[in-house]
Amino acid sequence: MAKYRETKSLNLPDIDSEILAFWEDNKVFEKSVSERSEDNGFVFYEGPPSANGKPGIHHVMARTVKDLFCRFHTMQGQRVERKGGWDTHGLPIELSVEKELGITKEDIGDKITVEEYNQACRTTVMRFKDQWDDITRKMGYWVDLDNPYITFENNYIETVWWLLRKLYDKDLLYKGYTVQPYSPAAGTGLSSHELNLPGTYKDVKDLSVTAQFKLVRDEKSEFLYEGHNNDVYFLAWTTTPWTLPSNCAVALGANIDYVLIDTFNPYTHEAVSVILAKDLVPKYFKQEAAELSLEDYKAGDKLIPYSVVQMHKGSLLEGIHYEQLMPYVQPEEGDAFRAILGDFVSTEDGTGIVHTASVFGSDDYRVCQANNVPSILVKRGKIWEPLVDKQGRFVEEMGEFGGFYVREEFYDDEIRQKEEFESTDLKIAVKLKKENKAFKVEKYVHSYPHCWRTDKPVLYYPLDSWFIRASAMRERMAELNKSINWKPSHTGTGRFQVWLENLLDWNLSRSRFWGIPLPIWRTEDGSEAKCIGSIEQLEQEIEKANRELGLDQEVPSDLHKPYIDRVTLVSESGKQMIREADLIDVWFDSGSMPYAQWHYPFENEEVFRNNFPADFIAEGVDQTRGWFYTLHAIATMVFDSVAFKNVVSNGLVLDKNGQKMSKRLGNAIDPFDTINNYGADATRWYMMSNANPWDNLKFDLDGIDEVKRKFFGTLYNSYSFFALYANIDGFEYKEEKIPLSDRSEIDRWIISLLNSLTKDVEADYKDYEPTRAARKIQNFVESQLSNWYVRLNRRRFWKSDYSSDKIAAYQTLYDCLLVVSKLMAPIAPFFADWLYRNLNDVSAKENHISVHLAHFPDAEHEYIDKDLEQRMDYAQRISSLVLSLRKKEKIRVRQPLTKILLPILDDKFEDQVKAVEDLILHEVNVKEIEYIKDASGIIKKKIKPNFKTLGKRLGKHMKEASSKIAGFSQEDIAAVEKTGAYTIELSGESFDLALVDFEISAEEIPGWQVAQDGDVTVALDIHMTEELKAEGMARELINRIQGIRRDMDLEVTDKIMITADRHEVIIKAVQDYQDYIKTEVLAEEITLSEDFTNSHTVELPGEIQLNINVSKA
RNA sequence: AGUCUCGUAGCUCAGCUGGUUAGAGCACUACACUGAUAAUGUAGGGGUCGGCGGUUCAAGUCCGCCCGAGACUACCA
Repeated sequence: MAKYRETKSLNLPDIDSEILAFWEDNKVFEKSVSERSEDNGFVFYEGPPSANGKPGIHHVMARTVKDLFCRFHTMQGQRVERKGGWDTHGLPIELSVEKELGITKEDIGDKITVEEYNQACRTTVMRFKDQWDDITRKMGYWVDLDNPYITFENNYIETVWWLLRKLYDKDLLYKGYTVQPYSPAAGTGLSSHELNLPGTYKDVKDLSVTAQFKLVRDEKSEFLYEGHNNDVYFLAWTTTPWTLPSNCAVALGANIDYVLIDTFNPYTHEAVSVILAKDLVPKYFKQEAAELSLEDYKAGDKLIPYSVVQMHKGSLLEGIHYEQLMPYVQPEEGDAFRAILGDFVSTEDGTGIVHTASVFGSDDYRVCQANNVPSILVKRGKIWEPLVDKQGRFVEEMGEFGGFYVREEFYDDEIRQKEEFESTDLKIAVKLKKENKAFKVEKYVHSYPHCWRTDKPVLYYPLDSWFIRASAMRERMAELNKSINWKPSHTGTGRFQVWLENLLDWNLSRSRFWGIPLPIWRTEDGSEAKCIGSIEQLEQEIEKANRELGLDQEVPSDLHKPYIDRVTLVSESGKQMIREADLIDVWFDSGSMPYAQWHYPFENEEVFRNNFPADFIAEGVDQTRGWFYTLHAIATMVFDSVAFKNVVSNGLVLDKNGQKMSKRLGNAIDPFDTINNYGADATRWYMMSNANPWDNLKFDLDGIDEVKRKFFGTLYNSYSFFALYANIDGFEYKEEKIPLSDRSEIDRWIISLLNSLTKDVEADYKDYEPTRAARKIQNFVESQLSNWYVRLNRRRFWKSDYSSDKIAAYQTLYDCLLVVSKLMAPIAPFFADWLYRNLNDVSAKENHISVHLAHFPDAEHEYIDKDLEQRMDYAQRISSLVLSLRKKEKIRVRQPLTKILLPILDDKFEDQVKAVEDLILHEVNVKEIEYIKDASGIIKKKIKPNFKTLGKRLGKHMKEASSKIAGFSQEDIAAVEKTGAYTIELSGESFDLALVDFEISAEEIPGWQVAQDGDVTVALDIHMTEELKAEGMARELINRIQGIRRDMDLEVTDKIMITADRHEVIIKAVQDYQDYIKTEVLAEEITLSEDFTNSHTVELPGEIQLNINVSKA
């Protein structure tokens, strides 16, 4: 006979390894995919991790989310392929290689060849792959790592090239200037990542200049000359005076109020009229100076008088021209030196007018582009360059400033320390002062980014980059996003949507070594270009170039640098073309995975069609502008489609105090230790049940322990209990299913709850709400199944005969456990499978070797009986109330009592309680329930207004009504109940109220102590009789004898013989309840005697010592 | 700096479209149970629902401001 497995105790890590081996031996994962039909797919995309870093506990979190929905949909009968992937490019890899080799970027090409460097990257990329494989396996994350996509492989790169070519053909790829952080000292652009390294932002003391930009007097500006005879100037503030020669516009806020002020220049003392934001006037002028007369001013006066002449909105000043401040270099063509409007302008500091140098600020650049303001550039051969060269020096066109470093930090320390040293900023300030162009010059401390490698300040500098014209697809992206289901929704509707609506072009270029090369070749003058979209095309182009240029090249076997750089192509007009030196942003790599993972369109056309777009993806919120965006952008631009339909963005995993985990703080949790100690399931369950995945999780190992004890412990106990008795009785579920109608109330109740649970949990999983699902399952197991169903039904399982009632109990509990195993399987795959297999191996009712191959249960709606659920709720609450009354009266539960008094206010309540009466009586050890009908007149009632119905109708009269109703007498209440109507007078108005407008409950039964819980009120009859006392004593005896049995280590089925003292307190109990006691403790005989050798002494209530002897029969 | 999220018992979290003694689990205390026992039950203490103001007959729930935490974005004249 098959036996349900019984184990000594719950050991989750052991279950992990057992189930893991089982899955591997039986290829359960593979089967879970292959057994599902290809026409019914659920598409999941794996966001590739980089195996260059070690897996952390947050990866367990992210992957639990991914895994559970894939498992759920598998159980729903869908085919869920999970192709794994590895992200292999990018700066972190370069940095780790450099660290390892002890080199810097400058050494590349010098101490080490690009070839060697890239080889080192390639080998280091998978450094922690073993650890990743290990955590993947141990945490139970099912993903296909046998055929992963790898972003550095040629096939992958080819698809990326194909995508780029598509963009190129749609005119979405262009080369242009962008202003980026640039380190002249290191000679390289910096990524935002590099700029966010710790310590890069430092406080520096810079010279700030408020410059006077002299207006051009024409019809546009004429109104500003009314009421005074001065020249008019815009005042604009800068902390980087060296950018002033490159000024090409000033920016104003459309809704900011600007004033025109008559005053004097503090350095030249000339009379001037200046424009600045009204809010910032106090920063430049002293209040008391406003009183002074302008006429009385003498050069050198401390207080400079001023007078506000006009006030205008910024929008009115738009388009007004001014004279170039430092006319060294003029723009080639276009409309420069005018006031434009910018949304970034504030009145926080400065003048509310922003000096704009298009080439040295990204906001500046953007606003100038938008307003068609030309930049100040010089021509070098055929190339335009800014007034500062790549070393950080002014160009020679800058006259007396030519050759000067724009930031003093770029000079050698020796030079800087000399006394006569003057910074370039200072020299500029002095010049402006002399020319009546500076209104204020002062030192200013602010935080400024520095290059993390050289420690020198960064410049914002225009660099030639390739861009994706994402802004052109802005609206379409925003529109498509609306069809995506985001979890949580605010990430999608808020953060992501807003970001899309303000989308800028995507800077694709990276001047690095290890990444996908941009497949664009251009002629030297940039007039002709070719974008390569496939290896085949490259081959043809190479052949053509070989032919026309007389070369002997081949397609490189590796598409990376430096090999690809050696390829020269030929243009249509026969000119030589070389590859644009840049690599592409690694984010483009990962955003290409829906296509590149299948090497589409070069292979797997059909597979791709079936796997695009994804039904579901999940990553951390930090990917919103990362992977989520690049997937969305590429899909929109190339396929006019979303890339994913549902997305879960999970939050951070913090330590238990809410601190970020870091190696430095030593508070990082090791995922391997955690899983080894607590098991994967407890860890996964804890993560899913404790907080929504999108909320940050304060990770506390004690929490996992609690989950283990409370949830898994309880479930394990329930199973063990089942297994213990089912094995004794040989229950193998071979009998016909006992129809529900033949089962007891409590069986039907738990089955009803089970089906309600199934329905809810399925909906939660479908809705990507794992936390709700987990909490519901947990509540069912802990509060309903274990604490109520199993506890109340224990007797049915150990009663000796194998009756149909007993079989019903087994079937019921079995079904509950089996369904729970399925419901929990997505989150806790190991324990669920262990439980499922333990059950199914014996019953063989289902034809699956694993729960993960089984079908997610369908809720049987006809088994759901809400009335039944409600009456069991009554039973639980009434029992609880009775127990609390016993407690108050200090009467132990073993002491039987005669009756419970239960006020009945409506017939349905009575019927409901009657149906569960036996359960209650048994649970609280009372003989009967006396239903006290309303008519008896002994129930005292309480009445309250129904705020919900009345509030809307009565409005402000509600308070008055409330106090009036509270003052109702018992007669008033009775009248309301009888007639079902009441007319109430409130401040002279009268309202007709109906029965639904009141809430009536039983408050007390005079003469009895009552307990109340919401609408249920209970009283307990505690009168004692000799009969009851004897019965109570019988139970005490049974209890003590059971204890002795346990002490003697008897088997549950062993029979015994009992001898006890002929003590007066037990005589009646033993006489009257002899049979009862015998049955309960499996005694063949009970003898009372004065003379025997006792084996035990027990204590009975009343501090009575009783000698007793128990022996095996 | 901006945007978003969050702030409920010592801790982790519920609290539906506003409706009148604010809930659960853990922890703590006491008691009970003891054929699920390294389990279980019952009871109890503990909260100005971050602060202030507003809307409303009624606000933990809606609105505004402030404080605090976090994330993202930006780095600014």
